[in-house]
Amino acid sequence: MGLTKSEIFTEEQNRLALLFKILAHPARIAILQYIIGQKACICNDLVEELGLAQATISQHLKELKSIGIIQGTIEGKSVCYCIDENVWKKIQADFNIFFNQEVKVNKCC
Amino acid sequence: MGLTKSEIFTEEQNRLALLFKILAHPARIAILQYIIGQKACICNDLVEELGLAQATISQHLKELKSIGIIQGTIEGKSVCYCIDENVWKKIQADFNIFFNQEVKVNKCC
DNA sequence: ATGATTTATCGTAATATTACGATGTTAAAT
DNA sequence: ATTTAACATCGTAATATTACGATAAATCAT
Repeated sequence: MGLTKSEIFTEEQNRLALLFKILAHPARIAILQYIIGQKACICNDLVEELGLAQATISQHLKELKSIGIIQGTIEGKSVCYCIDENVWKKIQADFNIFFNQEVKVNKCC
Repeated sequence: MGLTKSEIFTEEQNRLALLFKILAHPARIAILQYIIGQKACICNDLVEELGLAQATISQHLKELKSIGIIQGTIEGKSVCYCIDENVWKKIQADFNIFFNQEVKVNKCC
């Protein structure tokens, strides 16, 4: 028990759920908003900005990178993170495809 | 440790993360798609359709209800579930507001 | 070379999630 | 009044997530 039964769902359902899961944490939302707001690729500032430990921020960045929504570029001794515009748009498009499935017919309620 | 530090984030960030979290499970995606696909408010069928235990489905339905995206109406001895059109649209709008923040300027990457 | 800075990774404690059997609860059917 | 059907809830085992200190790795400054 306790293990999500991915094998009984479609690839699409698993993929969409995974995208939602990566975004399902306020720190990761905050990280994305901060990167966007700075119009630049900040990195260590996030630790000071958010008040979470460096290890924690690094872990969140790793998860965001795992779906490609951000990219990290090494610049000297620091790493510059930025949004991957294409992935960002693709995720938005996928969410909208899901939400546009909606039909206006309800047999009850 | 292990507890999300909600107090250090904005209400908006916490709310958005919560919405993503509720949708971050393939069973809940599948439930929503099934309800939409049937253009009706099914209930116990989900147990047979998805192959998860009745208690498990009931728990997922409870979570979906918690953000109002579905509604349950008692009809005799069964409960008919359907999408709440307004909440559905509101969530889609909130996601799009988030995704439309994107700026095209990247100082690195 | 040494020390400082920045980030990643490891290990782990605290907490949350997922799944399900067992057990209630309610309403229709007999 | 029983029985049956459909759900919800409780309790709990298995697993996942979150957070952080400690430590490693890489690079810059001295």
